[in-house]
Amino acid sequence: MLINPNQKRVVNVDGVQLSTVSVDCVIFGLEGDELKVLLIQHDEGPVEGQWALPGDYVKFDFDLEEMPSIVLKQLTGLENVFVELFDVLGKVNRVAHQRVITAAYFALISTEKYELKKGLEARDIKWVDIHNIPDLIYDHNEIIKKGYEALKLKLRTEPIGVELLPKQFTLTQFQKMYETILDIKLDTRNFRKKILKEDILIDTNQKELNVPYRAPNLYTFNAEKYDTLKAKGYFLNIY
Amino acid sequence: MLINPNQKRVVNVDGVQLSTVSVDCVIFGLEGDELKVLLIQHDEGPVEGQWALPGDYVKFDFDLEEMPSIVLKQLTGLENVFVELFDVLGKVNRVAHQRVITAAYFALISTEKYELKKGLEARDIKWVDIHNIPDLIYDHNEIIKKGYEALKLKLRTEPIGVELLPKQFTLTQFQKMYETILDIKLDTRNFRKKILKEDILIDTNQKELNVPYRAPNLYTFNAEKYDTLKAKGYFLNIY
DNA sequence: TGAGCATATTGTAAATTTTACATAAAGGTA
DNA sequence: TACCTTTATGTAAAATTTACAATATGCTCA
Repeated sequence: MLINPNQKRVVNVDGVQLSTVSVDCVIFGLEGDELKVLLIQHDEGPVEGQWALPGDYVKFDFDLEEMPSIVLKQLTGLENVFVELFDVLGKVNRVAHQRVITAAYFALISTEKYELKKGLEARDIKWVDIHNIPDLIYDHNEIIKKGYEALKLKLRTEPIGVELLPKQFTLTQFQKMYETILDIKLDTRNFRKKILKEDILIDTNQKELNVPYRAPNLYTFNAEKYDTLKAKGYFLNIY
Repeated sequence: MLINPNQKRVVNVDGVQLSTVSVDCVIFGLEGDELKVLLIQHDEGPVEGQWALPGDYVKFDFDLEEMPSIVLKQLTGLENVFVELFDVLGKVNRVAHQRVITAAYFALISTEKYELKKGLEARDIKWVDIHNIPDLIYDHNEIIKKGYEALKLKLRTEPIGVELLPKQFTLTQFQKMYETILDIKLDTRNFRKKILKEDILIDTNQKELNVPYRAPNLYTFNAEKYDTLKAKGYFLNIY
């Protein structure tokens, strides 16, 4: 390994200048009727004690594209999580003392069981309401803001919100998920009419158990049906 | 400058591994009723004679975000061109003999006057129909495909197609732009009804000159009006 | 066991939007 | 002035969206 005190001046064999590349993950989850983001607290180094987005540097032998999944696995133990790129940030001085280009991904994790693990380099880890994010290191507040905008935009063109729900969910949960993320109120009758006509939900004919009132029906997402619709150029617009 | 024969093993002062980072630009233009992409032919090196997307390596002292505009300026002399990130590709072996992570942007340039300059490292430069792209280096065919999909998707949610037209354009040009990009036929009466009701075009009350038939009206895009609409969460859907 | 409570579920009429479809107007050319 | 090419425009039917509130269900508790 070559250690270079001045990373900014390193070039490769072709004279091409090199950069540090990282990934940052805006991990969304639903808790009750709040949309939350997962944050970690750095344990050492120049940003010790400060809160930040989970992320990692891109290693030689890993595809950039697999890095977000690795980060997710480390933090939650979850695999096959929905992850999508939404931005790349590469201003020269976005990170102090180092030039770091970062790929920003958002991830949606469902309200099912997982165990938060802070990892070796973090002192703490927690969920924070999207509307109440503390001051984070570097441009991470800006990244979250863009990630939230990307999520809202995407939610209006694709029903990716199901990724935030358990495998089986009620129509009430489904509606509240849209209301929470988009910060709007929807008419229940019209919402259900529209969603059921879209035919992307499957009625499991099962009812939620152990509720102290009328037991709601459970649905699952019809991914195959949705994929064929999508292939024909389809949008689910909910306002 | 430090020259490293094995770029893959270079790390910075923190022990973080470094990567070569580039930008690639899918530059779209309209020619008649064809959607075209700008390609360059490499002049030397291991890919001599092969066709590729225009691009560049990210230099130490340049923001990643300004690189596409620099590439555009060099090739066409144009400034203030519409540019948008649509992907980042970072598979370990996507480029032979080197690990290169690339940010993929698409750009829309209008059918007004510009002069193509191939630049120092290119042997040739040309416009190629989107439906007839030759074999390109690395994963550039895949990048173009994704860029085209990103353009079509974006065109259905924002009227960015005006970036491909001259400042003043006719409704016929406007309609044909949608038809060309989306590869569909639209009903003229319904299309005009919808567009004019959206109120995002301004009638200049001028007519196109020197046409050997009924002179069409010229319109401009109402960017301010559109921005206020957009701020309220607005989509222009054309099918 | 039945009254009360909390949430789930459902319909309809009016307004709006979308769709399908064809002819007349304008302006230059021969 | 007749002709050619393209521009410009209306209407009725169908489909979708919107606004709006009462009933059904299943549990709890007296």
